[in-house]
Amino acid sequence: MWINRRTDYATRAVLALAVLDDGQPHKLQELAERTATPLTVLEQVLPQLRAAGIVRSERGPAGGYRLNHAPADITLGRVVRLIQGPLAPIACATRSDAERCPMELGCTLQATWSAVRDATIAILDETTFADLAARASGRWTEPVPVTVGVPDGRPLATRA
Amino acid sequence: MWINRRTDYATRAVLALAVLDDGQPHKLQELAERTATPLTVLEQVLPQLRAAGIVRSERGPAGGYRLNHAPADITLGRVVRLIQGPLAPIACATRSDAERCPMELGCTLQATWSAVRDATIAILDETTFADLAARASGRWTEPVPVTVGVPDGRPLATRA
DNA sequence: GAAAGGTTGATTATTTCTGTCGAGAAACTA
DNA sequence: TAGTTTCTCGACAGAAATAATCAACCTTTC
Repeated sequence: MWINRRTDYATRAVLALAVLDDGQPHKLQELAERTATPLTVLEQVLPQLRAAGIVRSERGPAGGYRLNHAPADITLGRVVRLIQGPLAPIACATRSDAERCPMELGCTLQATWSAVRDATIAILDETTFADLAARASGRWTEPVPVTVGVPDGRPLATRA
Repeated sequence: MWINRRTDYATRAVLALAVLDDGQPHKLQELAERTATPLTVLEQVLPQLRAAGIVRSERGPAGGYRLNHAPADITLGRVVRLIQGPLAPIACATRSDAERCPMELGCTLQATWSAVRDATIAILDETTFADLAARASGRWTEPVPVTVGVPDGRPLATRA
């Protein structure tokens, strides 16, 4: 239970933008509704995604947000790391800046925490929003199998 | 960074008991020193481990704690779950009581969160304190290599 | 009965999480 | 130009989780 709410919202918002990946910008209001997120939270999160170059924004009427790259070029790991921070389960197992374990004579738990970290990273960094959007556009209502296949497709058709 | 301090302390304490697995009870004081944990915190955590049947205690002089099972029968996952709760990264991906995703038409992110959960569980539930103690008793002073597998060679993570 | 050591529950300070608000800046429209 | 729409930015407040400590109590041994 370590993915926080903001990260959840952020990933949903990007997913929504990936599913709606037409050339059009989409308003915060619309994203808030589609992702069941408080508007005021998206007002904080989207600028963060923008600063990281994941989305692009336009102001004024007919403004809104759109993805700044092809969905296939945006990994889930990137978004999670952005909002949440390092993916290691514990400070002594981050890839950089690993904190030294203060336990007597060093701690062998670290290897296991690192294995968890690596497994997590492997999944999150190989899952792109193209994958996610492809699964979503089929039947949003059905539970989705865990396969990570990338259909030839590119931007998905707009589904109002 | 989701393993909290108490879980860290608890796993270290159990590891210490596994390494010192003679027939003798070990005092909180000793465990606190070996694991670099505040004594007052162990005073809270060890009773919790005891209530779960992981360790056993004896009172009075010459009292202390010892493991209640063979180290090979205690998995890391069990201890982590006990102190930390479910291993799923997000509420909508717990194995039981999964929370319904409020996103429009359901959410395909859930499959990925579940994959992370499964990979985590696979590692944590297959790592026993016998494995950890074996690594520890070899060379405590050296940093431990980050292998994605357990000493006895069983395959671990779901992803290659 | 005294000392050592585990047991229990209350308590406090700190940090993180989550969501809200208000004032402002850019872009379009009339 | 005036006004509307939409994104932008920073401050803030309540709630919850963390982390650590303390005091008082029970058990066992000597």
